[in-house]
Amino acid sequence: MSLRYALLALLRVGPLSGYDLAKQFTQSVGHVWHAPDSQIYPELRKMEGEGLVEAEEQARGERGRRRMYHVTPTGDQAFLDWMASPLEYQRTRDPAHLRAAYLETTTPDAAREFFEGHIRQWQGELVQWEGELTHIEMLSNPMLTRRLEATTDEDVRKRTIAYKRFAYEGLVEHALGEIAWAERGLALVDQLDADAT
Amino acid sequence: MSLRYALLALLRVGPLSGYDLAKQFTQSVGHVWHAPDSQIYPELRKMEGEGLVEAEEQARGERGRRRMYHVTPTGDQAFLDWMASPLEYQRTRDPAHLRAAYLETTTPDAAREFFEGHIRQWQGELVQWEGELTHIEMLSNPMLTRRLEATTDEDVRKRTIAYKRFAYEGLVEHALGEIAWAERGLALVDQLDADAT
DNA sequence: CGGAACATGTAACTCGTTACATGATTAC
DNA sequence: GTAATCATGTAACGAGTTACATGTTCCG
Repeated sequence: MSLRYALLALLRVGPLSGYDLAKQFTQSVGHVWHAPDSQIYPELRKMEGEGLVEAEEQARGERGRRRMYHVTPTGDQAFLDWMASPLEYQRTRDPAHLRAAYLETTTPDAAREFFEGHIRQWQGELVQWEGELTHIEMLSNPMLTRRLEATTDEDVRKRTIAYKRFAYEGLVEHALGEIAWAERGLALVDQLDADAT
Repeated sequence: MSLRYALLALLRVGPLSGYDLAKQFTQSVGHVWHAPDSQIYPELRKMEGEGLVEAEEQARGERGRRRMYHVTPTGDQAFLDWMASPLEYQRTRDPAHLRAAYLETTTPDAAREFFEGHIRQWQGELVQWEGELTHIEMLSNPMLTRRLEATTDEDVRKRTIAYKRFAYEGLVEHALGEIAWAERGLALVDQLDADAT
């Protein structure tokens, strides 16, 4: 249900084609809310049907076409309403901690591989999120600069940057926490393994 | 896809009816991998169809019946294979951090309510997980005690407890991290609000 | 005899995943 | 001309959510 609001957040800055939107998406909000192109196109059509966005079909060369989407006042209001509404949290569904709770059923080596995989996984996320943080600090993210160009109000610009930085800081801390936990996990496997022999 | 392994983990300890399984589930693995009863019953039927579990239909009074499920050797092996296989991570889809990145689009009060809701949410999780940790320490969790009764090997018992404790410690730390982040968020809102006036 | 707990589901729907399908235009 | 990139999707499936549906047995 959040996908459409992620899309609205990007489109509110200015009109984009489905293609451009999908590209921008993976480079910004996609780090927080993943969605493949094959989900974005149908969702845009659905939002169009509900009057949240409108598409202007443009010719591209002889036979090519593209649909430029822009947010309607209804869509704008829907986004603002969502922002002001209580957030719906998903129920916890955490495969890594589920598995961790049953590691006694496998070999020490498999347990080590699990924790090493966990570290790799979160290192990967960390790189993405730290990269985004750098882009935010340096104002080198394309969506962010478009967003900042759209306003002259210095306060709004400041808050825009502050909240984006803050959001990614939270994600970075989470990744660091997972990595630290998994490293302690490796130590635990070693210790239990040593005790057993 | 993890649901069936969560179910197998519980059933491996000993036979249970769908009803008992669902109850045990919410009190143990359900804290890590949520699933409603209406998902558990069909999944058991599906697993039965795939030969991972078998059901023994028992009479209960005159007309009542219940299906006692137990794990087959195939199911046992499937669980062990899963434990030794690389874990499939889900793509990040984090509504809270998505919203946090766009808080400049709403009022300071709505931003505060968001962070307060975030704190409430994770306080709730924290209570669950700290409760589980206490049950683990005190050996007062019914599934855990059944699990421990099933083995006499002191090493296995020790590791069983150690990994469960470790898994829940990780969850508790995550919850504490989210709460700390949201508290800093409240301070940020105040600061930006003060700067703006 | 009435309510709590036991017991097992179905149906409709939304969201997300994976794989596939197709063609146009631009830059070299 | 050919490869990269632009551009837009569909189809089938699996997982999860919400609401509903139904009946039994045990305990006081």
